[in-house]
Amino acid sequence: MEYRHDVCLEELCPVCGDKVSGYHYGLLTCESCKGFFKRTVQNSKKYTCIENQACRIDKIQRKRCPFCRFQKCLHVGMRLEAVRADRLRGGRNKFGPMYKHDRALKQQRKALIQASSICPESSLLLASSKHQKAFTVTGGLHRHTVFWSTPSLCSFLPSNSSGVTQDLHTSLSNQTFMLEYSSNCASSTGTAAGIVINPSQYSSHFSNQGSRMPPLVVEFLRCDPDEIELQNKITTRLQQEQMCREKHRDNDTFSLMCIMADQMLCSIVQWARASIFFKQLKVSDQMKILHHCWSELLLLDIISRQVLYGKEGSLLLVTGQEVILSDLVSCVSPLVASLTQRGQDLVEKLHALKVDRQEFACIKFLILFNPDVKELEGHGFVETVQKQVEGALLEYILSSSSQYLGRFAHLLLCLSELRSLSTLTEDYLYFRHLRGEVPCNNLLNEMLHAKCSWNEDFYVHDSIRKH
DNA sequence: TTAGCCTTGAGT
DNA sequence: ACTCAAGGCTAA
Repeated sequence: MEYRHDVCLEELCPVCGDKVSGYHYGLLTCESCKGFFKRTVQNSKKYTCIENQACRIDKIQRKRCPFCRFQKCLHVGMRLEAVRADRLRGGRNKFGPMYKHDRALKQQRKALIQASSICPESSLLLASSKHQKAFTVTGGLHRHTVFWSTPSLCSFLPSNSSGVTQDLHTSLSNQTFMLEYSSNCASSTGTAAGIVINPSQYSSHFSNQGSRMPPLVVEFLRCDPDEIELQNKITTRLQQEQMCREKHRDNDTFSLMCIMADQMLCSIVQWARASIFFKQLKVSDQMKILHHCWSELLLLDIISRQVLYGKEGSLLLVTGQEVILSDLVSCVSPLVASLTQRGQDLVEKLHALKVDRQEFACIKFLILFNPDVKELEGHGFVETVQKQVEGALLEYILSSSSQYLGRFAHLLLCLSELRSLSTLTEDYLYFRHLRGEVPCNNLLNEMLHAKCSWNEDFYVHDSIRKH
C-alpha cells in the first residue's frame, strides 16, 4: 500500500488501499471493507489471528486475516454504532453532517493547496526527513553538577497494548475518546479517524474563542502541558538531582544542557502518551514515531517558548532562566553558533507571523504523526491523523487570519526549516554521543542510540523483550 | 465468506 | 426528484 500523494489518498481505502466507494460507517472506505465491517458487527463475529495480530492488510491480503482486518477497521476509525441494530434500510443517520463537513474540508484543503501552489500533499513539506534536530544552548548558566538516570522510553509506554481484544463490546469501550458528534459545532474532525470532540467540554476554558475554534484544536490545547507547571517540574527535578549527585561527574554546560533536554524529552513523551490519537497506536508504533520525531519536537518546544514568551536577544530556558544570545554564541563552537543563529532566525520568522499557542499545538501533532516513519503497523491511521490535523490547522487559520493562504504556506515552510535544523542538530548530538559526551542512562541517550541502529530494530526493542 | 451490485428511504 | 449511506442479495 503505497500512499504517495494526497490525490491518491483521497481515493484509497484506509483499511486495505482499495478504491473508495463512499462514506461507510464513519469514513471513506471501499465497498469490500464496508461489507466486511457490516457482516462482522451484525453477526457479532469473533476472529482469531494465527500470526501475531499484526498482519498486513492490503487489497490482495485482506481476506487472509479477518481478525487483523477488523482491528484495522476499528483502528482507522470505522464506527460500530453506525451499523444499525434494527437493520433498517435507507435514510440517513447522525453521521450525515459529519460526512458533509468532511467533504467540505477536503474540498477546502484541495482548493487551498492548489491556490498555494503547494504540492497536493502538504506532507511533502511536512514529512520527508530521516531524523531531526537538537538544541544548541550553552553559556554561563549553572555552575553545578547535575546528573541522573531517566527511565527508558519503553518504560514510559504501556507494556500491554499489544494484546488486542477481539470482543466487540470491549472495542466499543476502548473508544471512549470518541465523543459524540455535535452537528452544531464548527468542527474539523469527524473524518477518517472518527474522532469528534464535543466543544462544550472545553468551552469554559476558551470561552472567548470556543465557538470558532475547531474542536480538534481545542483538544490539542488541552493536551498541551502548562508552561508554568513544566517549568516547576523540571526545575525541581534538576535541583533534586543536583543535591543527590553533586559529587558525580563533570558539570560542563553541554552536559547540563543534555540533562535539561532529557527532562524535556520525558515531558514530550508524557505529552504524547496523554494525547488524543497517540494512545490508539500500538506501543511498537509509538516507539517508532517517537524515535523519529523526538528531536524535532524538542526543537519546536524550545523555539515555541522563544516565540510565545521569550525576549529579543535572549534565550529562555524551560527552567525560566534567560541566557543572553550574544554571550552564548561567543562561547560555543562555530557549528553550534551557526545552528543557534538558524534557530534564532526561525524564531524571528515565527514571531513575525505571530504564531500562537493553538498553531504550535497543531504543529506538534503534525510532527508527531509523520507518515514517513517506516514500517508502521498503523501507517494508514497515522496518515489519517495527519490529514485531520492539517484540516484542523487550516480551519483554525481560516477562522483567525485573513491572510490564510500565505499563512498556511509559511507555516509549512517554517516546518521544513525546523526539520532541516533538527537533522543538523541531531547529527551534532550524535557526534558528541559517539564521543561519549552525552550523559548516559537517560532518554536522550536512548534516542541517540536508536539513531545509530537506524535500520535494525532497535535498542528499545531489546528493552521491550527484557520487560 | 467475499465483494460487487441492488434496494431502500430520510434528508435535501 | 435527487442524493447517498444504510442494509440486502447472490455468484464466485
